[in-house]
Amino acid sequence: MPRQRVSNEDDIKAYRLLAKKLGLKMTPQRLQIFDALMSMKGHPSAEDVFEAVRPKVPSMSLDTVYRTLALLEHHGAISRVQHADDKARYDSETRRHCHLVCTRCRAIEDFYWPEIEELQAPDETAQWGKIERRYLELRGICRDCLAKDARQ
Amino acid sequence: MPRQRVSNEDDIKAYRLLAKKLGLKMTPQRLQIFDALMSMKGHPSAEDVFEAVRPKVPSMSLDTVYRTLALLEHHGAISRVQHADDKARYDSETRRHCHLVCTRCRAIEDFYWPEIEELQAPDETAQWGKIERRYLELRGICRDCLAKDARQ
DNA sequence: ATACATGCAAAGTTTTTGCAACTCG
DNA sequence: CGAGTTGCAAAAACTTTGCATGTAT
Repeated sequence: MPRQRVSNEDDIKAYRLLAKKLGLKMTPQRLQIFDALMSMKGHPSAEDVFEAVRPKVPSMSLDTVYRTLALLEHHGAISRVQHADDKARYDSETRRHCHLVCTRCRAIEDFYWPEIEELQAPDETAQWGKIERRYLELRGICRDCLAKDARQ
Repeated sequence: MPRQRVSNEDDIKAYRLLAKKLGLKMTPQRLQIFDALMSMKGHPSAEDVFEAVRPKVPSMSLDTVYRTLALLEHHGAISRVQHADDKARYDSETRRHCHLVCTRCRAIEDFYWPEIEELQAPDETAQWGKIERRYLELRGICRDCLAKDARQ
């Protein structure tokens, strides 16, 4: 996954906009972290982002990645996904969506299932407190892992 | 939460049965851990279980709790829940259910929503691999935390 | 200029592991 | 008796933090 990428000009522009809107400073580190997040489709971990960005900003340190991810998450620009005992992973998709999670290789894939948002929740849940969002995961074994099994 | 409890005879019997079925040994440590899990309603962490059991088995060590929880989870007798960067929590409810999760105090409550299992998933998900189960969470702020906010 | 960001190293948290002694069946 | 379990201590894995220095606005 840590293959060399070319910065996407659109990502840079998008970060410029975001930074202005939220009052964040523009540093080469943040720029590259943001760009990496947007172009890595597979819900990268902090380490993944670090490896992807390192060639671009050799001085980059892992804790800057952690701090930047926390900052972006805090501002709602990305979200954090945690599955079982795995490390935290980050998701740059801000639209409502669900996840397909492979319990074998831990791959996470997005999909959209609007009916989930529409379905009326059981009455008892209204008494619980203030519900802010729904989160749904389908767990199983992904195509690739199934293929690996078959080969053996 | 680590209040003194009396062992529940039914839990002891239930563990005896489970142990026989799965071929697990019966030790005072496991007995008490199992009993604590069954009687603590609020999805306890390893540490919570440890604190609950310590008065009963003073020699108990935290790693035995971790090993026993892993063992029970491996045999499907309990399940592990992880939320955000919180420590792992354990759930002794084996029927299909969903969770209400308070993002403030991290409380986890069970509820039942059978329609979730019946709803047909988008076609694309069938191509992904072999889906084994659905997991749904409603996230928000629980009654208690809302009340605390109002008081301040 | 100055408030904020960075890199480094060190600490923190939760969970896992190796090992010798012990215990259940 | 013998396989499996326990307690201890140490290690591992991931993430956070303090601090001096550097940088964006």
